[in-house]
Amino acid sequence: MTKNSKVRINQYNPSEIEKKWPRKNLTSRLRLPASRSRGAISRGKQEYSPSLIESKWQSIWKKEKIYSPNLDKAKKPFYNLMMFPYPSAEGMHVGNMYAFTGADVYGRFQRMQGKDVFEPIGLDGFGIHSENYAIKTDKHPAKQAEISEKNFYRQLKSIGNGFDWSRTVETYDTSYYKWTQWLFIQLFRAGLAYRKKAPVNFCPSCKTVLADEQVLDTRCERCNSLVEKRDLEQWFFAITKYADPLLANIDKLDWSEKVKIAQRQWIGRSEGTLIRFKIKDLRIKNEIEVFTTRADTLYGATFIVLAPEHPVSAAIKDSKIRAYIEKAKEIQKSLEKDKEKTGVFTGLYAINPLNGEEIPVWIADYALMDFGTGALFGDAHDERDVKFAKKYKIPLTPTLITGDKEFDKKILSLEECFTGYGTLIDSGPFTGLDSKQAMKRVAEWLKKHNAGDFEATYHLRDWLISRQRYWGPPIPMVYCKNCADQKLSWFSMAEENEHKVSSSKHKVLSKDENILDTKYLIHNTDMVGWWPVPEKDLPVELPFIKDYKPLGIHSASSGQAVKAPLASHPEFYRTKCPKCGMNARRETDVSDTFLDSAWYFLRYVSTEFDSVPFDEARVKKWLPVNMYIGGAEHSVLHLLYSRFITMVLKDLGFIDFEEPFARFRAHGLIVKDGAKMSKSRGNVVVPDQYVKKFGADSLRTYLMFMGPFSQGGDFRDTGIEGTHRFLRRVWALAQKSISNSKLLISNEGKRAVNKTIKKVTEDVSNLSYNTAIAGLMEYYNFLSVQKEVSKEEIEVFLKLISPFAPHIAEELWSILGNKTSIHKSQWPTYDEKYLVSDEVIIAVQINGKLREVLKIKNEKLKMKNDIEQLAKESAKIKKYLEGKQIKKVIYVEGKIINFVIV
RNA sequence: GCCCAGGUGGCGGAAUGGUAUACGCGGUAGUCUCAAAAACUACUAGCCGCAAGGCUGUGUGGGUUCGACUCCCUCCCUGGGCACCA
Repeated sequence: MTKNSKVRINQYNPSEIEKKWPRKNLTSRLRLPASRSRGAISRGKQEYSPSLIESKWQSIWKKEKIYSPNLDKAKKPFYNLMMFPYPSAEGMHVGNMYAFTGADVYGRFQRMQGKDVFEPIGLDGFGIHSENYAIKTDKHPAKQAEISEKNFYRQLKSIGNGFDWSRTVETYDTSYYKWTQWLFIQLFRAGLAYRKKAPVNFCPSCKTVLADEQVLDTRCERCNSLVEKRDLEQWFFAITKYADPLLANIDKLDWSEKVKIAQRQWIGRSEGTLIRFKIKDLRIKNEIEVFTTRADTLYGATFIVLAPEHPVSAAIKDSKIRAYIEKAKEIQKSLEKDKEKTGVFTGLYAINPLNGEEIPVWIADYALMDFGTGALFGDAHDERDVKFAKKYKIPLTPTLITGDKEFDKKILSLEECFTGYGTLIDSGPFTGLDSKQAMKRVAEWLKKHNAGDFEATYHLRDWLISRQRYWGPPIPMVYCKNCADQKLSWFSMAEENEHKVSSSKHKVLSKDENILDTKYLIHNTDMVGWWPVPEKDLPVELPFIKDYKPLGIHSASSGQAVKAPLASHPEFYRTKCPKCGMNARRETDVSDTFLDSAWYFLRYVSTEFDSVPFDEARVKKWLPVNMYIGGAEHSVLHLLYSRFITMVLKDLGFIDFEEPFARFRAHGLIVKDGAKMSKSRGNVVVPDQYVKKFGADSLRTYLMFMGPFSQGGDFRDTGIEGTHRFLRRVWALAQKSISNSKLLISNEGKRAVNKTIKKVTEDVSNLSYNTAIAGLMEYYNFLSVQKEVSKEEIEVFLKLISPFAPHIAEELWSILGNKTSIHKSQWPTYDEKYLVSDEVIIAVQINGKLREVLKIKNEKLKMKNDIEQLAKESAKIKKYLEGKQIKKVIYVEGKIINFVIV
């Protein structure tokens, strides 16, 4: 190669190239018929110009629809999905691009394995995050959505992913949220959507209630404000009904382990015993139910503690106690956890069913209504109980010892509070048992005497679904006062309703098998007066209103309520009752964003269908999703809600699978200078400038090379320069090989190429993209020192790199004379027989320390004696062995020989 | 407090119990150039040594093993999840 051509190949100057190949020129070229436009844009030229080839190939791919599989005819469907983005912020940052690229690499790999890969994209554009952003930019959310959509789709296109752009889904589109509303109605009918008044999380800044999952350490996940506990009537989804199947299925999922652990923890099943304590005072008939995980300490229970909201607490009339209850509720609302616990004696006594002892019933602020039964028994083996008992001079009886005499002395004198498992003492017939046996025996005893049973309780709460905001799907329910006065409800009309919908193909639960449980409907037993909007009237369109901003809490005579923006619009909420035809009122709350995203994967395969939410045949063919990639921050939000909705749809007979995502992998987080990217830190990296300067291929390759995909990495400008240099070298190398079509691959070359295919194939399968790229770099280094590189070698190389750098691979592939896309080509395979080298390197160790490296012909490998002899002949080794006695020789074939000497 | 993940050169990171630091970044020197940039070549864990070579090294301290970044135990630190959970 001449000096001049060398310079020309390596020089990369975008502005120069732009001058040479102005945009106008490019577009005119693109109007050429596909057959002619395929081929090098820089025919005869040798510069690598990302901006030219990337936009060129993106157009051709779109025109040739290589990423739009025929959803009905595909033979090997592979649904490759990444979590769709919130288009709320200023645009996509490299973190988003990282996730999408990682998923896309996998999709491209599968496509080259012969799969019909469906990789859709859309926008999760309804909801608080988008609305908050709109408020910030002082634009109407609908207007802002338009702007964001355009910007996001432009950015997403620029990174060259294999998205099927013919099937986008935007959650704020009427044709989509019509079916989100439909979904709500299905849940309502199944008794899984209900209203109740409950202490809920209220964000004073977002001016709406939030689900438990959206509260992080007492703060709003969106705006970080401290949330407040408020008693409000809200819509809930009874996800707790599915706690057990949601938990059980986790074991069967091929998901990132840490996400599975997080879900198990969030569902938080704890097994224990439910104990019924009779109350001595006959005027109150109630029993008190107590849940415990430590039934072994029941014999030593010396008091009962009720939560301030407990029904028995509520029944107490004494004014002093009432005053305490109100105060305690306030304290609990403040969510302060470290405050000293307070309590008050109710004057009531309960009877310990195990030993018949009368024990006092207290109310205290450390008992929580939303865990277990809202009541607990106090004993000497719980630190909070002991602290409380000491403060109020309640006696304590230790019933567990450890066998360590010194320590037991302290336990018995109440100097130490022992909370572990031990041996029971002073426990009547249970004395002498160990804790685990005792828990079982006690529960059995209680069951036999009708005073309790084994029971599980959960951390999971029902999903609070209503939001007092504007930018979401209006909840498709109508409240009719006339019907309410007559105590009419959808459920009281269940028979009639069942008849009405029996012609539709899904199963409707009869009244008896209704999942609805009165436990959830304490305050509003039959949901009287509430009717779903008839399906034919969907969608309930979100009207365009100017005063869309949240209003927050207002007090009415009936108590506190949060007013939704739509509640100021009679033209929206005034309607006729679908049941009796009288004047009625629409629900003015909208549903949670997470409902929008809990079923979108079903819609992608059905975008052209208007009369159904999702097409049965398509869903059958494409779902569950084969590979789902997204952020670990959705471990217990989106991923749990999607699983729940999918299970419900299965139970209602709409689909025939329970789990939406067969395989899920969480990607890592991209940080900048060691810190999480955030606007406040000012270290958000926007991909556009890098795409412009280095090209999407360089950025993609860099992002995937930075570190393990599951762990994320630290973004640095100098790093991307490295991968850009690499691609330029690849470009130059390919030019070198164009004319070498007849060259045969050497033996050494065969070994290298087979080794590389093996490594890249395995690594990409495992999403170990960083090491796959390292393998490709090594292979490049090997090829670049060869005198000549064959066309075959470079073609394999291009195929292997094509998932990471799809444009340059396609361009060079085309320059090499290929007429069809590299992305539709067959992934290379390797042959084990070429992996064996005829020369092997053996490390020689003395007592485990490396002393010499031997090169040995392969055929000698199997013979330990030969190797040992060879090693002993080495001058270096001789020196070490001289005068020493060899105790042992360890030989690992093809790797190591170790002399153990005295 | 409980549950995960992790701690390796100047930096990002590689290593089925078998040659620790692959690959890349950065750095140093050189080639090319009037010069610079780019590109290319060589070196680049630390210490001692002109060299040959040797010693020390994967957060800490111990253990198992012929051999440990890898397995077991102790402790320390970082990141994440959960937490007034009875």
